[in-house]
Amino acid sequence: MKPETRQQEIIRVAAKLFKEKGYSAVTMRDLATAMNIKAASLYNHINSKQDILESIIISIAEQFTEGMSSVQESNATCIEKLKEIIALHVEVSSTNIYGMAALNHDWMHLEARLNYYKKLRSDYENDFRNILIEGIKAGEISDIKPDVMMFSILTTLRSLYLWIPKKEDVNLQELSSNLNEILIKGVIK
Amino acid sequence: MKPETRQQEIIRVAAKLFKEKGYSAVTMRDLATAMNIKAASLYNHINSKQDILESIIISIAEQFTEGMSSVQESNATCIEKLKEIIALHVEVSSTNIYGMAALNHDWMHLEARLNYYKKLRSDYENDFRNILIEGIKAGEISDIKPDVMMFSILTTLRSLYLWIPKKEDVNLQELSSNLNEILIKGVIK
DNA sequence: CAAACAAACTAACAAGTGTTAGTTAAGTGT
DNA sequence: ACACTTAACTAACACTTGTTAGTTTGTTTG
Repeated sequence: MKPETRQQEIIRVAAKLFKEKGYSAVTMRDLATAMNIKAASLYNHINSKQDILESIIISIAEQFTEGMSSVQESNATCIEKLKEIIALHVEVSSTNIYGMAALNHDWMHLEARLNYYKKLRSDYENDFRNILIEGIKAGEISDIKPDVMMFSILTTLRSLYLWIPKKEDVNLQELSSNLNEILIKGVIK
Repeated sequence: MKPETRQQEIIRVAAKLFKEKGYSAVTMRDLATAMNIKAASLYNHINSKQDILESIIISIAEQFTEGMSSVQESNATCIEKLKEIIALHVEVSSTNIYGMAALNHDWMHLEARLNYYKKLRSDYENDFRNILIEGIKAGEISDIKPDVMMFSILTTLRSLYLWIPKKEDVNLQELSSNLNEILIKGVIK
């Protein structure tokens, strides 16, 4: 439990501001004010505004990539794999609510690492789709267009950050199992 | 079929730019360039950047409010009402893809009409939730937390704009019925 | 033809943008 | 006592922002 560095603190506060107003609408002076320092002082800790965005988005995207890898390695049924993916999203989203907002809203403002992010995302979606297709072949999953299924499930999961903070009383275990019910039962044959 | 006014044209092009980069990142000079005129010339047709955003978002929000009203007036079953809501979202989203993006991404940049927008949205959500609650009472719908169900369905529907344009071959009738399958079957008891 | 309108233009503004340079002051380890 | 690090500061930069004022030009209408 080593304490947060000043840099990590800035990135965390920036993510919070990005969630409220979006990357473009947050100025370095806004961020500095939130940190109780002057804008120029930020540059002792970070290289640029763009760097902050990269730190936030790329680290989360890589968490999802790693999570998907370990889902694929398991030789569970496709339905089980879907449940693992749901748990992955609940886990990552709940520990990084502000970051998820930045990822969803502001990925298009990435510059140098935009293509890298896009690749991670499309690989993730391909893996997801393949799980569904396998499930259809195996007769586990309804024979509906996999793209529509994936879209429906994935947009719900990607938007969890909008929702998790609202109700303090929702425990994550329960949320996960409710989502399993709602999302999976619509997919099981 | 009266032709589009210059003002409507500007608002339409603005919505497209807002979808790509977000309200804050689109400058009046960007918009002017896209219209092949100079930034100052825009002001012959519109009052302010903020006015453009209002036009886009409020008109869509009111379409949803009206749609929800007519769903409520019908005395169909709750499941039928849900299907009507799905059709409403497919209809509104497909005829106003760029506007839906602005609504989802940039509503927080509304100024004078922010509270009005928020009221429309929360009224809509309350009506939606009440349909689910009635359905649970009537035994039509699974007894899962209505908020989680609503969140899951509504985020999928709100994100349709991300998806509709991608596949030219998806016809809207078919999309609607696929969504009925996926979203409803997860809710029906 | 004259008046009115639509739609563009140039020039300019005050405020705000991300960022750099150079400096200061308070701890920390040797 | 010494140099090093951390973390703040002031001042300034070149550029971009939304917007206004005033003007010009072509088209429509009485």
